Amino acid sequence: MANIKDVARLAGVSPSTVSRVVAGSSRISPETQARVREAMKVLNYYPNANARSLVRRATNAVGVIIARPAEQAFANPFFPEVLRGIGAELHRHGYDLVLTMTTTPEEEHAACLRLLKQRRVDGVILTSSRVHDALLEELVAGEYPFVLIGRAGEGQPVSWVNNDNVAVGEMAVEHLVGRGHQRIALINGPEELTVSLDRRQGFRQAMARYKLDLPSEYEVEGEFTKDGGYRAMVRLLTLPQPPTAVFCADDAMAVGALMVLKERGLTRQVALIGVNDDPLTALLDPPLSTVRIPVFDLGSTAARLLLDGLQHGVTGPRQVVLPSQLVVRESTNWTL
Amino acid sequence: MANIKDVARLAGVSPSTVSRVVAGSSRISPETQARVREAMKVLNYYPNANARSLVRRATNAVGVIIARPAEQAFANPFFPEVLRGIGAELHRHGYDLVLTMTTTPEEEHAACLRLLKQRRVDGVILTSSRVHDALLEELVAGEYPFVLIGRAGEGQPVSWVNNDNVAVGEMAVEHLVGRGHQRIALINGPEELTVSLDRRQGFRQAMARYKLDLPSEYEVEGEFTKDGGYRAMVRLLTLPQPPTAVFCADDAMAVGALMVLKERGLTRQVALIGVNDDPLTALLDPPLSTVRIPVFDLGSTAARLLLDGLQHGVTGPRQVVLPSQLVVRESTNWTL
DNA sequence: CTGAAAGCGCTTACAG
DNA sequence: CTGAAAGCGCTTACAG
Repeated sequence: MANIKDVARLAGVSPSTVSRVVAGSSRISPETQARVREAMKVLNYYPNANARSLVRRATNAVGVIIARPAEQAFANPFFPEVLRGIGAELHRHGYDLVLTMTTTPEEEHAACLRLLKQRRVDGVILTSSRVHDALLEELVAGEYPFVLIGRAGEGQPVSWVNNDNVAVGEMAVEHLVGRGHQRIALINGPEELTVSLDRRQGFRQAMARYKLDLPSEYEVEGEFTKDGGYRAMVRLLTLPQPPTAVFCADDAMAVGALMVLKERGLTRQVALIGVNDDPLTALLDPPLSTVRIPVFDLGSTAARLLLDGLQHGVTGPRQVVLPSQLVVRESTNWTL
Repeated sequence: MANIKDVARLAGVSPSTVSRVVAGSSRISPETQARVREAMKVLNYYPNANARSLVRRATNAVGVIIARPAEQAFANPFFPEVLRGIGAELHRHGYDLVLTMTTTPEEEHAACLRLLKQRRVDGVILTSSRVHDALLEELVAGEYPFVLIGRAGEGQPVSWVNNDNVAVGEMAVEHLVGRGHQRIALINGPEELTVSLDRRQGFRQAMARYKLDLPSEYEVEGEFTKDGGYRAMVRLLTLPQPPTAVFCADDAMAVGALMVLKERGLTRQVALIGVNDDPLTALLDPPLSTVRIPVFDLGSTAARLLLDGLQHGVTGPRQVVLPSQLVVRESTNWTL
C-alpha cells in the first residue's frame, strides 16, 4: 500500500507538503496541490489513520457501549434505534463508531476504559444509566469526553441526553384516569436504572395528584422483557383487588402482560399501556397504547453533544431533555 | 497518560523489556516480570493501540458494514441480531468492532475501502449480499480479509456464511401444499439481493415439483418492510384468481400483508408465512408462521471465519451454510 | 535474559 | 510556499 513517501516521491515534493495537501492547508501553491493530488490518485493513496492518530492524539473514532444482558440487548428496538441515531451523526462528521456490547456493569467499566485508554477513542457514549455508577465518577475524574443517554445524579457534572421519563409516568396515569380508572398498577423495570426510577416517580406523582390509592403490591419490578412483563402481570392478577389498568414501563413488558390477559380472556377488563412505540405493538390484538420515546433523536443528540465538545471545544456539562408523546390505541381506549 | 517509557523508568528496565512483558514473551525473568507488572499497575498503564498498530501492521479491529436504506436498517430485527453474533465472537478474541451503516452500494463501497485502507481494520464483514457486486471483486483483488453474510456468485473465491435460502422457499411451499393449497403466491424482496433470488428459486422449484400453476402475477417484488408487504398483498388481491396462500420472503413483509387481510376480513381465507421469526410476530392475530433463520449464528460464524484467517492464518475461501427451520403457527395452520 | 537502535507512517514547529 | 528534522508510542531484529 502506498504511503506518504511514495506520494511525495511521485509528485516531486516532500512528505510535509503531501501532508499539508491532505490536511487542506492553505499555504500550498495551486500547482503543487494539483501535482500532489494527481499522485495520490495514481497511487490510490489513503493516509494511515493509526499513524495520524499517534501524532495528532486523536483518532476520529467514538466508542459506544451498549450495556445489557445479552438476551435483552436487541430484543428491544431501543438499542438498534439509538445506534442508528448515533451512527448518523458521527458519520456526518467523519467519525467512526467503535461498538462494544457488555452484559455486566463491571464489564462495561473495563470496556469503557480500554476503549479510551488503549484504543484511544476520542470520546464515549454510554447508552444505559444506572443509579450508582462508579464508571461515571472515573470518567469525570479522568476528564474523558463522554455523553450519557439517560441521566446522572442531581448536580453531577456530566453531559447527558434523556427523555422526560417523569412526564412519561404522569402522562400514562393521566390518560388512564381520564378513562375512568382508579386502581392503576405499575410494572416497572429494574430499579438500579434511572429510567425505572423516573417513570415510577412520574407514576407516583400523578397517582398522588389524583388522590388514588396506591398499595405497595401495585408496584411490581421485573426485567425489561416480555417474560418480565408476563410474570409481573401474573402476580398482579393474584391480588384480591387486581388493578383495572396497568402502566408498563416498556413495550416489551406490556407485550408480556398482554399475553397473560389474552390467556385469561381479560383483554377488555384490564387496560394496558407501554412505553417506546415498538413498531409491531400497534398490530397486536388489541393494539397497544404507549408513550413514544424519540429514540433516534436521543442517539443523534448524544453524538452531537459529544462532537461539539471534541470539534468545537464546547466545554462544561450540558443536559438535554427530549419530549415524549402519548399514543392512544385500543388497549386503553375504552372507559371503565 | 503513562507511556511505555514511564513504566520502564519506574521498573528500572528498558522499554523493550516492558513491551515483552506486555506481549507475554517467555524470555523474561520472573523477577523482572513482577517489577514491570507492578509499575504498570502503579501507573495504570494501557499500551497505546495506535502506536502498536503502526508497527504491528494490525489493529485488532474488524469493520462491520450494515448496508440498508436508513429507514429499514433496524426495523427488521435481522441486523441487531447479526451484530450481536458478530460482537460476541469478536469480543471473545479481543477484537474491537468498527460499525458503519450505509444506505447505497456506492456508499458501502467507499466506506469499506476507507475502513480497510485508512482505518486499517484487519478485516471486514459485509452483511448484505448483492447479485453483482463490484466491491467483492475489489476486495478479492486487493486480497483484503473479509467474510460475506449471504453468498457470492458461483465459483467466486469469497468466504461467506449463508442460511439455506433455497430450502427456505421449498419448505414454505411444501408446508402450504400439505395444507391443501394450490394457488400459492410469492411476495419477494428486492431482486438485486441474493437472498431474494434464492428464496424465489426454492419457491419455484417446489411449485414445479408439485406441478402447480405459477402465473407471473403470483410473484410480486417489494421492499423488505411492512409497507412493501402491504402494497404487494393489495396487488395480489386485485387478481381475478387471488392466491389462497402467500409466502412472504420476510416477516416484516408478512406483517404488512397480514394488515391487508385483517382490513378486509380475509385472515382465515389466505394463509400467510414469513421468514426470520421476529419475536413479536408470534403474538399477532393470527400468530404468523415463519421459517426461522439462525441469525445470531450467521453473525458469530462470519466472525469466526474471519478470525480463523486473521489469527491462525487459515487461508483460502470457505463457505458455510446454516439450516433454517419451519415454525408453524395459526396463520397457516388450517386446511383449505 | 536484556538493551540500544531503527523504524512503523504520519504531523508540525522551525527555518528559509 | 516548501523542506529537513524531530517526535508520537510502540515492536523487534540484532547483539551481547
